[in-house]
Amino acid sequence: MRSPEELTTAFRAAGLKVTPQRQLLFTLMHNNSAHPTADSLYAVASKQMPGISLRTVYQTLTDLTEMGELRTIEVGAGAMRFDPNVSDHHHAVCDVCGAVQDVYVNQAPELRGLDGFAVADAHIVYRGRCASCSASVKRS
Amino acid sequence: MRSPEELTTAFRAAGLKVTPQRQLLFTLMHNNSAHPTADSLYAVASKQMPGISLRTVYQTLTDLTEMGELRTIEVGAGAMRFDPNVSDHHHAVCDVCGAVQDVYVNQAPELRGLDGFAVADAHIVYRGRCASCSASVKRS
DNA sequence: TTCTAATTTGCAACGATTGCTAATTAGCAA
DNA sequence: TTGCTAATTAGCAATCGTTGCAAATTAGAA
Ligand SMILES: [Mn+2]
Ligand SMILES: [Mn+2]
Ligand SMILES: [Zn+2]
Ligand SMILES: [Zn+2]
Repeated sequence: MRSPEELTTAFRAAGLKVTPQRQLLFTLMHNNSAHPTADSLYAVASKQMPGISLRTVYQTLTDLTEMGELRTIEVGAGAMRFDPNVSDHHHAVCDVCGAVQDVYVNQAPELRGLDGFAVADAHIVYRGRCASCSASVKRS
Repeated sequence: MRSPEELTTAFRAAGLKVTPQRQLLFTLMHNNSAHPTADSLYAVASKQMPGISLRTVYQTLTDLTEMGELRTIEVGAGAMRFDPNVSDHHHAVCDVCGAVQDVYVNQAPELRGLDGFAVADAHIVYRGRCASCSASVKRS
């Protein structure tokens, strides 16, 4: 996702308005590696802008996704997550704390059973324990 | 997933009753490679047993999953799918018709960015066009 | 056949998301 | 600077998939 400044220009160029709500969300998502849900982002945004609506958070995240600035990821159960990192990558979800981190694969694996299926996209979700949760287990 | 006969024995051994509803669902899921949702299974079950409730379908699928006879899979959006194939495998989802087919990977890919994350499980969802939908495109 | 714990059913409630609309406002033009 | 208006916001209802709950039913043991 581009910087808040670049997005401001891009929005205006597309005939969209740059509102205080949108500016706040631009800055909250820029370089955000937490893979937040709409609701968790709303919680953070509400602290800085009391009264912002969850509906607006959803709307802006959808707009940014349609513009290709964000990608959405589903990690099994729970709400949709939004990712400003639109490069080709995968995700690891901690079963203990729920944290989501980026994972890159070096070479695509060899497949069996494809049987004529034309693959356009692949997304891997790894599950396990993140580094800090693994450390907690050793300590206890 | 085991055969309806074996499941009958297993259920009784676990102190669970074998009802007509459960027997029907055992046979509908046995060797079922369609990866049905609860709702699509309910539609099929209703034809053979009018009056069966969606709630019972959910309940029985949950029971079978907890017993390890089924696994659940999430393929991005839409409802949960149930799979009697509990072997280690992945899925390809057709973006045109929604069909889900099994995919096996020969060797796990090399990962970057894991950074201490202890992987317990991986699930790959491929998206694209299934063989028959690819054929339709060529024809048109 | 009787008894009772397990099951089924229907419906309410839930969490995540989207549709709708009245009120507000960004940004352009005068 | 002011006025105009299309875009946006906020609030709330509605939707979808799923689960909680409780009354009625029933499998299967005694
Ligand atoms: Mn990511
Ligand atoms: Mn499968
Ligand atoms: Zn963790
Ligand atoms: Zn298809």
